[in-house]
Amino acid sequence: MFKPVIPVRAYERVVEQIEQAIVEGDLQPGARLPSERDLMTQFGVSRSTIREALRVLQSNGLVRSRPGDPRGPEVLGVSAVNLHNSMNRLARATMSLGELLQFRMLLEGSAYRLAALLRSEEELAEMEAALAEMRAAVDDGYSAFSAADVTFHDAVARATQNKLVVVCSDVVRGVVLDLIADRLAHADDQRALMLTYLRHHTEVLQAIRDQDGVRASRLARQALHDSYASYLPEEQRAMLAPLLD
Amino acid sequence: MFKPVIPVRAYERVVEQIEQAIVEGDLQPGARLPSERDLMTQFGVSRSTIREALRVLQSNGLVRSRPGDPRGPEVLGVSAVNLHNSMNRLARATMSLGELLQFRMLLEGSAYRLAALLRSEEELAEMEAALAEMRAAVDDGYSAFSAADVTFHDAVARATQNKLVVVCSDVVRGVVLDLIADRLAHADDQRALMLTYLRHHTEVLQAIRDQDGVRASRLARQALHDSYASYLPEEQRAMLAPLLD
DNA sequence: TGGCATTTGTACGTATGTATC
DNA sequence: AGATACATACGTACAAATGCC
Repeated sequence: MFKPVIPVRAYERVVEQIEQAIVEGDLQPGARLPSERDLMTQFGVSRSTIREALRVLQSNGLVRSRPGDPRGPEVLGVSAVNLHNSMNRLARATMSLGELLQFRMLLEGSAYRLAALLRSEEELAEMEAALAEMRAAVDDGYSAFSAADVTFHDAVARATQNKLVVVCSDVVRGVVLDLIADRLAHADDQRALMLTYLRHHTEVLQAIRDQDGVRASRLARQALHDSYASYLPEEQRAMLAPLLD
Repeated sequence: MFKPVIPVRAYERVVEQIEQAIVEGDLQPGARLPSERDLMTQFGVSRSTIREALRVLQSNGLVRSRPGDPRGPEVLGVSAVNLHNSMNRLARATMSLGELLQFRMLLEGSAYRLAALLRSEEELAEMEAALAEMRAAVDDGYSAFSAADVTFHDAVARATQNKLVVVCSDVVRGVVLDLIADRLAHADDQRALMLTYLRHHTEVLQAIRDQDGVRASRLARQALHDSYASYLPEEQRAMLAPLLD
């Protein structure tokens, strides 16, 4: 019959109103909010309340305020930074390596399929460049190699033209690499590892070049499985098998 | 040689430290933070600074503080609510229906494959129950039908045992349904629509029953495409085709 | 049960460094 | 270069709410 009453703080209502104005498009990116002093008169609350609201909006990437700027806080618009942060946090704090790898295989499997068929020539060139960089970095050690690897995967994700694919791929790849970073650092033969990765990437890029989505997807999933399954505890390996052909 | 200096606010360093303690597990859910006054002495900053930090943490779902609680702010731990919120915001504010459908086909295509092979008998029973509910709700109107539909999809997502699959599916499905809600409400023959959905769900559930992941995946993607592609502007339909067999 | 101590929510004032015109 | 307006940060104060005895 009756619903529990949740007290709504003053700063929350300030956040609500400003956030809505930004999401609805009434406040375009680049626009300026009134100064904190103006906001306190407009909302009829104290400066602290306004500041708490602005901090929340800022942590969500919606606005940015700099000291001394007479034009007031800047509207940044809706960005992916907060999504990135919260997904990162959830992944690191609550997900097993198996769960993450499963999601990465699921995501990249389809992303590579899409990328193979939707890519432009410019995007293909970016991937080629990243692969060349990887090849060149084999002798420069693993960290340089890994940076080029990230560039490659990012180019593929961006070729899908799908914002959620880009963000999810980026986050999940980052967390997975972090979780096994120490084991990679102590690998017996880093060079052999890099050469294996290089072969995988070369094959999948050929499939993307050929616009063969099904092959690109299969290669991507298989490569992920082959590269990382050995780092998994025995009982988590079964989660990955259903995603292989 | 030198990198640009980004000013780090006092409250950000407070957020960093507390957030890290929560994500690393040093602060378990249910634990209590020191009172604001204690925090200001421990961090050596003013109370406003502490409060701004707490607001940010609270908006990220990591802590909750209630007025008058002598035990101090409560640690909630890392949950998916913030991920849910930020993904929702990004999807609604910046993504086209085509982009969302593309992601949904990508995600559910693999999710159904996983669910078919990893589901337990209990999870299968949940899906059966949800489908029965849908069947019964055909005569109760679209909103009741849709609620049962959500239950079905959620049961499938949870059967994957993958937190990111659950959250992403939930968000994307919600936004897609919202975007076409008005067009569904004015559909000429809602009953025929519901019967079509019902047939799709019956087929895909049979595939899950048979543990035929490939078939479940293909049926799920095809059903999404058949159900929603007509709501897309012409130029966005090409984005979906690469995800069909 | 009621009262007390403590905590949070909010408001206001002030000093300081900074960006813009 | 100076004036102005701004955000940052600190401190104090008081009301409302909570938990505990």
